[in-house]
Amino acid sequence: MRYNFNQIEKKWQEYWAKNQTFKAENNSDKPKYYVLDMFPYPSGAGLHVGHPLGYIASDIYARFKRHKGFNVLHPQGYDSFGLPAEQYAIQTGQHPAVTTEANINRYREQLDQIGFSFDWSREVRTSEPDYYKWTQWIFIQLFESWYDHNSERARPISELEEIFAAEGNSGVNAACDDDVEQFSSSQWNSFSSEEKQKQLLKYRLTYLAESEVNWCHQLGTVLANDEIVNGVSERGGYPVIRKKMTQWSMRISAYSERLLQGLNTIDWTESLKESQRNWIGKSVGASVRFKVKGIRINDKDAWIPVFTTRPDTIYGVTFMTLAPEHELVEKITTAEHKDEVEAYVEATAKRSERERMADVKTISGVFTGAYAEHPFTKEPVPIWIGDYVLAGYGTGAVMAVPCGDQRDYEFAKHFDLPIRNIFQDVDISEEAYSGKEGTVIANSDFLDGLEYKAALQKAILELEKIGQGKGKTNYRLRDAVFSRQRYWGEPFPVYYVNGLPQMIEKEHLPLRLPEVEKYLPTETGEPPLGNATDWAWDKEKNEVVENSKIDHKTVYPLELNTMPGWAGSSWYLFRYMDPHNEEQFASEKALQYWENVDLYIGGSEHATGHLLYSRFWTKFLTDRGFLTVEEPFKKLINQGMILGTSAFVYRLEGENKFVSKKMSEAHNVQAIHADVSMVNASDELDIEAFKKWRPEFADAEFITENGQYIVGREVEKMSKSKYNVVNPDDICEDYGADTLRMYEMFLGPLEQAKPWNTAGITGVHNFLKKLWNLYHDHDNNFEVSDGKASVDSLKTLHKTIKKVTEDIENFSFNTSVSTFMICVNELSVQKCNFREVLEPLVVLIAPYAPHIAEELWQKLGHDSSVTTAAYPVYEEKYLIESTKEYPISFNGKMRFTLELRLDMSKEEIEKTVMAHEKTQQQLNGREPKKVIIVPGKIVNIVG
RNA sequence: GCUCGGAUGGUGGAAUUGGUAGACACGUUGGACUUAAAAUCCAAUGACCAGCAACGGUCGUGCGGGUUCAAGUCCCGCUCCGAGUACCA
Repeated sequence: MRYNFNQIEKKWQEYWAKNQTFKAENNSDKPKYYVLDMFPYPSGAGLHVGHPLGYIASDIYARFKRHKGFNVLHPQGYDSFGLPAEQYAIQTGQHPAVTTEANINRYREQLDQIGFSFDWSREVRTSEPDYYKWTQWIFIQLFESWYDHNSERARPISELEEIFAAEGNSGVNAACDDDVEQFSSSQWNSFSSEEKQKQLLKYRLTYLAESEVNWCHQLGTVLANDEIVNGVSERGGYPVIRKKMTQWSMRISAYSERLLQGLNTIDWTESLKESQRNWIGKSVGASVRFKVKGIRINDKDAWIPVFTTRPDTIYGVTFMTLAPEHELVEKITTAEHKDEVEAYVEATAKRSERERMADVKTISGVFTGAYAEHPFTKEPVPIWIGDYVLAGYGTGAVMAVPCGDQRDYEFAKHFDLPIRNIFQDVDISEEAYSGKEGTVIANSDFLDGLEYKAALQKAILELEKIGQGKGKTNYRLRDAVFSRQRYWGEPFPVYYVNGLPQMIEKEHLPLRLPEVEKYLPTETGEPPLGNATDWAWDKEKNEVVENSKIDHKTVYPLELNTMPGWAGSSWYLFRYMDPHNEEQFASEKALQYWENVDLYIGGSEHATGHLLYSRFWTKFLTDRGFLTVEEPFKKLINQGMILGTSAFVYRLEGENKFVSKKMSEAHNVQAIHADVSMVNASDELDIEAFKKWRPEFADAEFITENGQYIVGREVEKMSKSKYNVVNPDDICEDYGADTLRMYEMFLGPLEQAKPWNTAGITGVHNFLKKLWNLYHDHDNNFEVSDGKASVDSLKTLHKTIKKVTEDIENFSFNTSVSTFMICVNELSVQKCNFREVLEPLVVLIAPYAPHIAEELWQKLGHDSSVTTAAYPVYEEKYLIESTKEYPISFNGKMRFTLELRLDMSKEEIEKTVMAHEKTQQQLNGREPKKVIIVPGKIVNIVG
């Protein structure tokens, strides 16, 4: 073998590991550059070819930056808490830590094979106590903070206590629960310690609140939407209902405006920013409260608060709709409607939120029998409940204006409720009218004749006068539920005294995850940590002790929930800066040097989850003085998903007989996924392998076409359950990591989703062989000449430098692979073996194919790694052209080309072109109406 | 449903600011080398029409319109596919 990639790659991977080639320094004179991949979850299926796509791209960029003289931080680690390991533990009884460790080792092996330039000395794992110690510490900081809207930042809770003690809470403009009651300083000072704690909990950035969850009674646990299929649990197929539970929440909504504004300061794609903007969902309007007629709760009038973006349409209100789970529903429903309402509420609890949002076709709802009072006309407004109103959305109630909102319109039509037209000269007999600009309000008393904007202002003013509303900005962004009823997550550093949460002090962290017998919820429906026998906190000894010692005097119960997957991943980028620090999550010095991530690469599926939460935590930590940056990720690129090409076999309904693809349409068949490894490139199934694959197929019969069983193909997400996973190991073995790296880039634009297909891999492999041959003679002896390269070769080189540099900067790696191919093809034809050209070429290709580059670099006589070799500089002088092949078009259609000097004037060009024999032939005697000449580009003759 | 993407030969894709559509690869076909095969190299390859050949012609970037001397690219209206949709990570 001339190009012995297996040997070369092994050699250099060992060299890099031994010499710690990619270790980043926290002390350096070089400018810093931080390149990060989104945190991988080490799944049991190992790495498939989709995972490395982004890693290869970021690795190319990291290596490029090293050539450009930067001190590059390019770390890797594992987001190692998570549901799949826990599921596996439930099924097999194996400790999630054991399977996680095994998965990580497998990941590492696979990653090492591909030749990434990670600084492994900085590896972190979220499930390690020395890591989650700091996740717990951040949680405590959030608990010890409140958000001050006057200064727009988080402040220590102790400062809030001082304010309360001095002046009560009336002057405080804080992000807090809706139900805070006003108290004076003297009232505060007279509160018991417990009462004070209860009040403070309403202000803390992490707090306990009732929130809605998907509860599965049979499994005794809360389920992710992901775990629910067609309204029942994926595991077992049990019913799932919406239920309220007390949970830890994160007051991310306090940061809505800053999360929105911050988007303007970062270099992310516009589409991703737009997703976040929509997720945050800022809308400006008014809050309005409607009095419920004849209902008093605790001797006070009952009110329904609503948020509307169109207070100008207040006179169009003809009914109200509450979410079925709205707290008032029970209290206002009249005896007459009780049964109907209860049945509806129960039915709604069975539907998922997503289902309710997606389903706009079925209109349902029931009347409560209660009426609200219109704030101005004082007319009765019937109160309905309907599942199109979501409890967690705004106030969970809407003032329905059927003439102006299509959903309200359809609801009104369906239930025969009145529709009152309040728009001048607008026909609403067919549908609602939601236009704003130019709309004139009518039938609305004091708003009559006013245009939209003026009416809006006037309506808010009048609502304020009667104390039933005010201008308000609303955000769709909801506080994030932070509790999980799981085992395999960070324990909360929390114990309870009289039901009130207390934080464990920093010096006693980490609070380690306890051992449990089984990973399922307890028989009484408590989370898995409820199975632990040693899960109580001794406040005096400051240690975890047996549950039996709980006396509520010095020993207290610990929190049984764990933190969600996004806890550890919201701040990991900072831990990489100083991963072994035992005193701080990272030193000030390291944080100041590395600041934040310069380039972040990962999938767009994180657009509104991880990427919003980590922005939130970063802002919070900065507010509290622990960080100096407002944003975690300066530039972000989304890599597209690599899809799998699934294979299907067709089983005749009710038989163990399979028909080939062609016959499948004529029969009643069931399509079954077959493992893609049993199918060749011509879609032919290896029948013997298939029979052995699963016992149920051992006796299967096959009806073939021309002796072959042909499978059906379909492009789907690459997944273990679809048997379409292709892993990179075989490719590294057969073609080498450099080929894999370049091939994955060659597949297409980084950001685009694309199906995996190894068909073209030989093209890339051949290219590397040709590259190798440039540096070697027929007998594979290294041979590079020190002579003078031809003008053509220098032109080829500099053209390549220019294009490849531009491509890297634009993250257009697929086109740079093509450029390298063209370059090597040209140099091969030119028979160029001059050092002057071949040495810069090695550096140019090193980020893409680092192993072959190192080998050739060494052969060129260098005794250190190519990693920090200076990047070649493009010189324009080699590319100056004096002529251009002009396309000559007639009526926009290119007919022929003509080589012309580039320094010709428009007139000269026209003269030459018109005089040309082919032009006359094309015109065939016609006189052109117009001749368009764009010098250096095109000539178009019209007429 | 809502939000954000995408659609170009047999296949993956290229086309910088509206200026030669299909670069570069794969595949296919033919040829060279070889006893043969593999490997390697050379040539052709969007579809259709015409022709002995040379020179050509028509259509063509998901669909329907529009703007322009010129549209894959810009505008309007659709179709289909993918991602996210708040407890998968």
